[in-house]
Parts: sequence; C-alpha cells; structure tokens
Amino acid sequence: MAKGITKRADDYAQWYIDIVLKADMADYSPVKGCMVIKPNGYGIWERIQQHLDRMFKETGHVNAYFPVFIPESFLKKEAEHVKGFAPECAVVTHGGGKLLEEPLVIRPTSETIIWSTYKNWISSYRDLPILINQWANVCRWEMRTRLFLRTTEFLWQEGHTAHATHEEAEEETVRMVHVYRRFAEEYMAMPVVVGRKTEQEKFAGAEHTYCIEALMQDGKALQAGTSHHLGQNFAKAFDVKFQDRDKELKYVYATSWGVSTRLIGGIVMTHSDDNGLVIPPRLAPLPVVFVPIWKSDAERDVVCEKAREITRDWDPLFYRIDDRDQYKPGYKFNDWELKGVPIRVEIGPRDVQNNTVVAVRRDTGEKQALSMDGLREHLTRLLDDIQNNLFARAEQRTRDNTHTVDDYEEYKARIDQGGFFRVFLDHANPEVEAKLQEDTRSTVRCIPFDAPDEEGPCMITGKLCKGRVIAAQAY
RNA sequence: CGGGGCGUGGCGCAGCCCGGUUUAGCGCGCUUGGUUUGGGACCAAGAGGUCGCGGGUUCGAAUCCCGCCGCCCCGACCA
Repeated sequence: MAKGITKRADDYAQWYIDIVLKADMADYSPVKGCMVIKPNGYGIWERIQQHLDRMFKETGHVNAYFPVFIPESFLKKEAEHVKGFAPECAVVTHGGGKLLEEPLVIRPTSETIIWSTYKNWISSYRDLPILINQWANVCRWEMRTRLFLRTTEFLWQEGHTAHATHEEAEEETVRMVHVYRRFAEEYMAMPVVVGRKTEQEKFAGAEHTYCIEALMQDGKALQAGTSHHLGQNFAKAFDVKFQDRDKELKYVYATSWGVSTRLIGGIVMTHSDDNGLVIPPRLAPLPVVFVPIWKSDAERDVVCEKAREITRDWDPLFYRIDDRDQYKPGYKFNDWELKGVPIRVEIGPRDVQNNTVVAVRRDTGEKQALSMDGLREHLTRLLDDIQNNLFARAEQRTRDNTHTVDDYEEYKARIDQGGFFRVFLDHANPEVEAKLQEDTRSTVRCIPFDAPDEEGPCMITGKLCKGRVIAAQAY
C-alpha cells in the first residue's frame, strides 16, 4: 500500500491533496492560493495543450496573445461582467515605483482587452469571423483555493471569436462545447454531461453558457469546460460594429470558451486510486517505464543493454528506462504507480533468457508476460485497452451515480451521498435555485442537451417544468 | 469572511503545559564507503537549524506574556 496517501474512503479531500503532492504534480508556493506546477503535473498540461490545440486548429482557430494587464476601466464597460469579476480581481496600482494614473487589472479573463482590440480589427463583414484562441494565465482572487481545482493564478486557454450573425455565433458556441466533450471523453477518458447553464450560473456577460460537467469519484460534480454565447454584449460595450452586405452598420456577435488546469484535477479525481495517480494513456507524458532488475553488476549490464536494444527504434517520448542504481525494484514499482505511468515493464535476467518481459498495467494492476518481439505494438494495444477501460469504468460509475428523483424530501436525504440528480426544477425562477442551494448546498449543474422530452412538477414549487435538469453538489 | 490547525535543518514531526542536562532531538531525505537489488534494503561514518517576526518578563526563553505576520484545512462565493 502506498505510503503516506490517505485512503479515499477515509477522507477524499485529503486523498486528493496527497495525490497531487506525492505524485509530485504541484506544490504550494509562498503566496496564498498559488501553486508551483511541477514537471509531473505540467507534463500532463502540455499533453492537454497539444491535443486541444490541434482540435482548435482543425476547427479553424488560430492562436494569438493579448496582454495580462487590463486597464481597470475596461472591466467596467460591460455591466454584468464587472459585477461578476470585479470582486475577484488583482489590481496593480504601482509601476516603476510610481502610482499609476489608472490601475491595471491582472486579467481574470480577456473579453474586455480582446474586444477593445477587435474594435480596431473589424469594420466590414469581410473581416469576420475572427477565430482566435490564446493560451494564457489568469488571476482570480478566490476566497477558497484548492490545488488545480481553484488557484489564484491558473493556466487556461480562452477562445474569443467574432461573428456577423447570431446564428453563426451560436454554431460556434455549440461546436466548441462539443470539442470539449470529445476531448474530455476521448483523451481524458472522463464522461461528461453536455448542457446549458441556468441564468444564475451562466458567465457574467453572456447571453447563455454551455458546459461540460463531470462526476468525480466522491460524487461531486466538476465543471470541466464552458462555452459562452456573448451575443452583442461586448460589441456594444466596446462599440465594435461592422458594415454588412446590406450596407447596414451592425454590432458583432461574440463567443468565448475555455478550459483550465482544473482539468488536471478532474483527471486525478476521475481515475486515481489509493496507490496514487492514474493518468489516461493519451495524456500521459510518459506512457511506459522500464524497470530493469538485476542482482550483480554483470546482470545489470546485460539487462539494461537488452532494454536499450528492444527500444532502440522507439520514440524517446514513449518510454523511459529507469536504471537508477540507488533504488531497488520494489521502490521503483511503487514510485511509478504513485506517479501514474500507465504501463510498467519489468525486465530481469529470467526475462532476458525467455525473450519476454512482464508488463503491468496501472489501471488494474494486472501483470502479463509479453514477448520481446513486437513489444512496441503490444504495448500500444495495451495502452488503448487501458484508455478504453478507464473511460468505461468512469462511465459506469457516472451511470451508477446518476439518480432520477421527483420528491424534494428524498432529494434532500440523498444529495449528501453525491451523484448527479435528474430532477424537475423551475430554474427560470432565481429564488428556486437559491433555495436549492441554501437547503442542500447543491446547484443546477446544467440543463442537458440530451434530456428526454419529459414534463413534470418542480420538486420545490410544484410548477410544471419541461425537461429535467442535472443537479449536484459541485467543486 | 467565519471555524479549525500549523509555523523548529530540504521534508514530516517531537520538545513548549511545568523556563536551566538540550551542545535543540527523532524519522525520511542528502553525502561518502561497503553489502544489497523480481513489490518501498541494510550497516557504518558524515553534512545540514536566525526554533515565523517584533517587543516584553527573567541571571537565563524554542518553552512564559503581549503584538504582528504567514500558510494550510473545513464551510459560504467561484474555472
């Protein structure tokens, strides 16, 4: 059993912290709420970036970069936006030892700086659409922080697009939430519910917000990605108009969408176990680690040489041979399990004789002897297997923990056990959602796209509602 | 912002109540040498500390008193 990791069953929150720290993904920094992302964590982020960036580009987007500093007045130009973000902004008041004429906000999100720029870029319908993404850091002065899930500064990507019509912006908003869904499921092996946020939960400044929501092992929901249709709100705030084919001057339609390093927290809480981190193979910075085993120096040379020989033509990013001398094999086994490497390959003197290796998969712990011939192909298939198994496992768990409830008393009794709850709720009425939150610390996570066509009474007010929403306690 | 916890070598902690035998200790880690190596090795010798900061009490403070600062965790708010 892993040393120093709290068991999930004992204290899930502490387990999560233990995993992040002990798997060497991140560490606390001198500043409250900030963290150092260490190579083992950052490597996962790099893989996330790699795949997402490709998906963004495949859907026509290009990358750009906007400044981290935003004049304070910019934030104030969109009424809802400032209301939502002002309280959590970090503000720079001095520069070069002098008081600044206008304070600079460290971006909590970039709509304002970007739309102030788009104003200069857009004058004709021919300038549209603009499909830009940026990889950046942002800063939100949150009361309560948690490693990866909510830190004062975090890394993310934010797409900011400009369109001539509402329909086109809507298409984009939907397209991107589905890009996120696909990424979550195919790469993170994390099943999600796709849907729309309620009026209360939508982005500050958005017309509406789509999102993906995932269910963690402890039954709490994690908002994993959002895609906002901003309507003409920011175009109006920054006076961004274009002349259309019909010669009319019109405001531009906007979308924005983002995912953050929070996804790493999602990976931890979806797949990992009491032995440590479990990384889905497609996001693993290191998919395969070789642990050579020897007794004598002579054996050591033979075994390590064999390992090098087998892997001679392999992609160096695919594997590593752990020939560290100061640790025994048992230590290495535990160490790599803790760090979540999907496959460990043990190779010892016996294996060299038999022309075999022992492959151990991280998801199940299952060991199998594999021939050295065609090993690369075997391992690739095994990685696919692991990826699929992780998804299937998570999907099963999400299914098992998705409940349909109609009675509010029953809901109140069961909500603390966690899970997605499919309920009728009059979310158009803000008071209903407020009461739900007050009574149960749960919220409407989303109004699912694929909700069956049902009708029923709101479990709180009894008012007839169309379609069930997903409610849950959330991170 | 409420509640709790904690600040002592790199990390985790003990010592504090009851001031002085403590030259501030233990485990891990680190360095050197040797033996080990198929599920977290062992022996030996070493290196490493302004006890969060500032006052005060005292012959004497990690320890008592006052003040301050910081971080973490749990809740309310949020990606």
